[in-house]
Amino acid sequence: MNNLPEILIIDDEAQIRKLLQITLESNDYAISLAATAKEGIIKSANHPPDLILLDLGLPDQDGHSVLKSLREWYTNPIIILSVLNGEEDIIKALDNGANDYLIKPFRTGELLARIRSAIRGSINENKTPIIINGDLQIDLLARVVKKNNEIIKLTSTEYSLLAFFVKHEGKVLTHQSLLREVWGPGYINQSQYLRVFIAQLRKKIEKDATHPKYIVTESGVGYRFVSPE
Amino acid sequence: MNNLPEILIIDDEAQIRKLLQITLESNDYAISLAATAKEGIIKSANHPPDLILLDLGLPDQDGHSVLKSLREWYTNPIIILSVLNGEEDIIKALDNGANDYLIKPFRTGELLARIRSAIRGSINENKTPIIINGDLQIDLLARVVKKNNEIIKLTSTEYSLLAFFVKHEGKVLTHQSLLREVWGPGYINQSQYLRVFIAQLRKKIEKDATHPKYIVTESGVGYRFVSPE
DNA sequence: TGTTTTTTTATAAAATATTTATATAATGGA
DNA sequence: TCCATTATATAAATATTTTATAAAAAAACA
Repeated sequence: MNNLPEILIIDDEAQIRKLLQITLESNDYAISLAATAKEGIIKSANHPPDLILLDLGLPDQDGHSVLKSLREWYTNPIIILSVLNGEEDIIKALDNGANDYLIKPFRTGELLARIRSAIRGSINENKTPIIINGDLQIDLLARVVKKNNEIIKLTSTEYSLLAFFVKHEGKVLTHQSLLREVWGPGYINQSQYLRVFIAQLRKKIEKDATHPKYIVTESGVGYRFVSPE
Repeated sequence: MNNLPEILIIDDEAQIRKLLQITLESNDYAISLAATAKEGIIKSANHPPDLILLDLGLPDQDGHSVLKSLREWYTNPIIILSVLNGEEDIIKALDNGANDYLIKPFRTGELLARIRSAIRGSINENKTPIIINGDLQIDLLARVVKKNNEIIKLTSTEYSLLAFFVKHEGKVLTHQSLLREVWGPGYINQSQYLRVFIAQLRKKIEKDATHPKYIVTESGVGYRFVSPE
């Protein structure tokens, strides 16, 4: 039984993979490797690592979209390694849920320090990506929501909103944080979007949308998602 | 009454301070400023911000030691801004508890994105400071108050008031300081607001509002929140 | 193209804050 | 102690803010 922190490296360049593997293993990390986006997503789903090193320039899929789909359920740190040094890419990656962004070629010592920093901050809460909540069932990995075992159809925005609620069950989420997370940092003043989508979500998931049990309004502040019992 | 994330900028260059202040304020952050290490430590202790931007090259004290002493008690993110681009400094800062390290001159958009990323992570961290006080239970992180394990519904102002009381349990809080903290500096003469809201709070949290155990009146001065035992 | 989804607009309803009125309690001096 | 004064408590009326919802317009999608 070893309990070394596990790091998944998703990078298509064999040389880089090898270099990272050797460096990280000699610094007491357990390593798994993936050469494509598809492989990376499968491996991270089968056995969620403590941290992911993700190259943005993968052959089979756009790096940003890989990041996004990982972040729908994966909560541990993700550090981007990329040759792209444009501000646009950095901002986009960070806003899509990356914890850090290093430009290739990187300095090994700095990478190690940034890994230590990222892991230090994350509490390894090995949460199962399927959440059951009364008659609601949310599979973050499969991206499927069921009510009384029937699949309910949610639009992409509705799903993001619900997923964010579910990940923070019990906490009051401010309008700002909801808007920032679901729509992006430029939308924190569009409270009306939120009202419209909360109403739509309630219509779909609540028994009685006029007396909501799941999504509770905290007037003047935001909303709270609760497990009713 | 604003709940914008607060950022403390510790930097000795007036130009940089001004630039950061303007940039951050226009991106919906509340800013406080410090020009020296000493001032920065005092300000962060008096009123802990949600994030600290720390320049390593301060005139009165070595940046790394400032970082270390902040980290003895300060748990929110710290981002280093520094002209030093040597790997040694970066590693040292990250290992001393910095969450990120940007080299000056930095790109504004990237800084903003890194700030968002750092704050996002710290909100997720469940270090749940639940305060239990007799039959009252106040979860400052989730923003939820329970009485005998039942959630009690507080309005935004009632909650701010109670949270302020709880954070200063045992101390007499003057009318002025309560009004300033909860309503804002322009309201310090509206003592009647306070009376109305104290009465409402007591109705919600006290067993017998006519003989309050939690919120005690200090006639002519203010109120005091006590732990009954 | 037609269909779905998001954004915008409008408005009713609900929740909350502020103001007013008045009762009650505390304080301090004769 | 009593009384006058000042401070506090609380209900209730009014004003303001916030929220819910439908529906139209625009945009995205396939």
